[in-house]
Amino acid sequence: MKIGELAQRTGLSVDTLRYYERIGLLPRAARAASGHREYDASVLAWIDFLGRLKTTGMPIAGMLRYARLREGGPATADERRRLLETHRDAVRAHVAELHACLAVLDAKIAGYAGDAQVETNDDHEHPSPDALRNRVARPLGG
Amino acid sequence: MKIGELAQRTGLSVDTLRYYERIGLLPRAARAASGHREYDASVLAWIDFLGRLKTTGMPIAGMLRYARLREGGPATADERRRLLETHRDAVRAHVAELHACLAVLDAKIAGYAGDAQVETNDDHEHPSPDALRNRVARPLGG
DNA sequence: GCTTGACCTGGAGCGCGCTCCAGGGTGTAG
DNA sequence: CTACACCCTGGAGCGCGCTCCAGGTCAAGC
Repeated sequence: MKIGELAQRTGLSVDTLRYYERIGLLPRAARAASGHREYDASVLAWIDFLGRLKTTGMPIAGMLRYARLREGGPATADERRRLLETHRDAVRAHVAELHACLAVLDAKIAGYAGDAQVETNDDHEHPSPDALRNRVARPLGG
Repeated sequence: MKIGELAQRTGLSVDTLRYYERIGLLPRAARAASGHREYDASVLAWIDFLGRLKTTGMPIAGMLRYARLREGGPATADERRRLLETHRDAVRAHVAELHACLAVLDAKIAGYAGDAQVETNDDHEHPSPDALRNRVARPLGG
């Protein structure tokens, strides 16, 4: 399949696919005589997996590490597993955080629900500084 | 409290706090005679809430909309509620996606677990194009 | 043969969310 | 009176992850 079709199938743009290849996230594609990239269906599974990593917040540098290991063959299996385990743990932690945030959102929304306007929804609670410091601003480690 | 202390308490940098004020995420802080910002403890709750929105993937533009509504007083309560509900739904959807991704990660890791190297871990499954297109690459709507 | 659209390369540009810097004032401990 | 940590402003710079562009080649239909 050509790059346009691959773009359609994956939802990524043609530019993004070429970019991914340039930086090494995708293996160098085979070329037709014309010079056009010709993709094998197997790349779909790989792009699917990359999408999972991306959705779960792994930065490109992390995916790149995984991609390089993968190209290193079976010898790198252990390191790949460790990488994925670390990432999985980070994702789990993030999901837990999201649940906490959802609870806050639900509470806030509930506060707006009553016919009477509740003062507490104008944000005058005082969270513990520690709790705050432990939560604000910090992405997942790839 | 001064900006340095606020930074410590919130985990945000002094620069970020000033930046947030500049763009309107934080209300203009009161100033001491010296010109130094002087914060009231109530700002902690607001920053805490902003942190929740950020953690849940709301872009700054979205927080800004909420912040402006908040400054618009009780009249904007309805719109604020709707904004939060929309966001909450997006977050829930994202959490669901993360669960699906976690399942994939777990499966992959399990594949590495056996003493024998399993071929399927070299990514040669073929996901349905539709499933792929519906998942790859797309942040939360603020 | 001509048109149209998909493809190629290399490199510049962009939006986001900060982060850093220069150049300067403040405040307090020794 | 000095040293040093902290604060101020305006504006430039940065890392990420694309996205777009110029200038050109290739392929399929009329």
